[in-house]
Amino acid sequence: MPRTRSQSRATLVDSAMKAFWRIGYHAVSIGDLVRETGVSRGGIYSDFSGKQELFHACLDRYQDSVVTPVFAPVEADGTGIDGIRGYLDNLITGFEATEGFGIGCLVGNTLTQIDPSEDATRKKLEDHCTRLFNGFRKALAHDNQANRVLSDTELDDLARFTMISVQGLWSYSRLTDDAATLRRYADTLIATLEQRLRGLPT
Amino acid sequence: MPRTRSQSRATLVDSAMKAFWRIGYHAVSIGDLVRETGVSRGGIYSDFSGKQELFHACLDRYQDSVVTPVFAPVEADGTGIDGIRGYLDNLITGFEATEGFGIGCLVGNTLTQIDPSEDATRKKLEDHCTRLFNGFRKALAHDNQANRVLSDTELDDLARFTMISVQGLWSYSRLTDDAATLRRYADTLIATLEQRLRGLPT
DNA sequence: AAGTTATTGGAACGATCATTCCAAAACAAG
DNA sequence: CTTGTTTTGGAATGATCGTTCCAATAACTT
Repeated sequence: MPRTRSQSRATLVDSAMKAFWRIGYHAVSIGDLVRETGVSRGGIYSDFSGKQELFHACLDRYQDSVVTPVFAPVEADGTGIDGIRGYLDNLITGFEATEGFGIGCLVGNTLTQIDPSEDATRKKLEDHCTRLFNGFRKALAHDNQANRVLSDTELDDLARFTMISVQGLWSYSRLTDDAATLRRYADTLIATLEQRLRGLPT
Repeated sequence: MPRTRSQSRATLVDSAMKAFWRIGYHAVSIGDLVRETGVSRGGIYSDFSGKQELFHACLDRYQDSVVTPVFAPVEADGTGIDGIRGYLDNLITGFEATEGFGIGCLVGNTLTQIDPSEDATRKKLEDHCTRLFNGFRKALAHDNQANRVLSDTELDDLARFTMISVQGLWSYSRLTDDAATLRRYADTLIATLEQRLRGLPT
C-alpha cells in the first residue's frame, strides 16, 4: 500500500526506530526497513547517507519520542522517589500492553551490539545513561533534602545504582512475558531506594 | 599459522565463544570464526551443522568454563552474602585485567540480539538466569536463616532482584572502562542485600 | 495545459554472508 | 613404501547485504 510522501517521511525514523529496537542494528536489513517504513531505498538514501546515519537519527528520536515522555516527570523539579515509582509503573504498564516478550530498551540493546570503538554511537548511549543518572540523582536528592541522610557521594552511588538496575530490568524484559515479575523487581528497587534514604541501621 | 588438529578442535568452541561474546551473534561471520579459531570452514561444518549449532555449543561451554568457575562458590553449601560479594569482586577484578571496555555477559548480550521466537536459544538464556536466581536464592536464604527476617516470597524477590541487577551491571560494563564505577555498583548492591536481611525499619 | 523540478520504486552492483564441496595433504595400518 | 581413511584449506555457490542509479511518476510553476 503506497503512502503519500509527507506521510512516509514523517514516519520513516519512527518506523525504523521500532525495527532497530525490536530486531537489532545488525539483524535488521535495509529491505526490512523499506518494508516496515513504507519508504523506498531511494527515499531512505536521499535523506540519510546510510544505515548508520539513519540509526543515529533513530537514537535521537528515541530520546525525544520514547524517553522524554516517560522520564520527564522524574526530571521535573520537585519530584522525588514517587516520580521514579511512576516512571517504572508507566514502563511496566506499557510492557503489559504488548503481547509476549518485551523488546527492552533501544539503548540497552544497542550496547551489546555495537563495537565500542564506534565513538559516535557510543557517545549517544553514554548520553542516555548520563541523562538517566542525572534524573534519578535529582529525584533522590529531592527526597534526601529533609534529613540529609546521604552524602553527595552516596547520592551519586545510589543514582548510578538505579540507572544500571533499570538497564538490567529492560534487558530481562526480553526474556519474560510476565509483567508481574518485572513489577516485583520494580517494587524491590523502590523499596531499596526508600530504605537507603531512611538511613542504614548501624 | 597452522595448528595440529587436536589443538584446533580443542579450542574451536572456546575461541568461537569469545568471538560471539565480544562481537555478537549476528555481527560475527564464519570468516571471523575461521580466522579466530584457526579451524577451517570444512572443520567447523564437519563438527557443527551450522552457525547456530556452534553458537549453542558456545552457550553451553560458557556455562562450564566461565560461569561455573566464578559462580560455584555462590552455589556452594554454607555460603551467604560473602559468597555473592566474592563473586562480584572476582568479576570486576577480571574486568580490570582487560584493557578498555568490557564485553559484558554472553547471555546478557545474546538476550538483546536474538529473536525471542528462537525457542532453543531462549531456553538456554532462561536456564542461565534460573541458575543465577537459584544460586543467589540459596546464598540469601543461608544468611536469612538466623533471624528469619524475610519470608520465602521476599527471598524470591530479593534473589531475582540480584540476578537482574547483575545483568544490568554487565550490560553497563560495555559502556565504561572504569572499574571503580562497577565496584561502587557492586558495593551498593551488597549493602542493599545486607540491609534487607537486617529487616526494613517500620 | 505544458514545462520544470522533485520524488519514487525497483533494477543493478559489488561485497559479503552462511553453506557446500572437493582435490590435496596428513594420517593410520599393513 | 603402499594403500585406505580422515582431515584440511580454500574455491565455488546461491542468497542477501548495503548502496547506487535511473527511467517513470508525481508535484509544482507559469
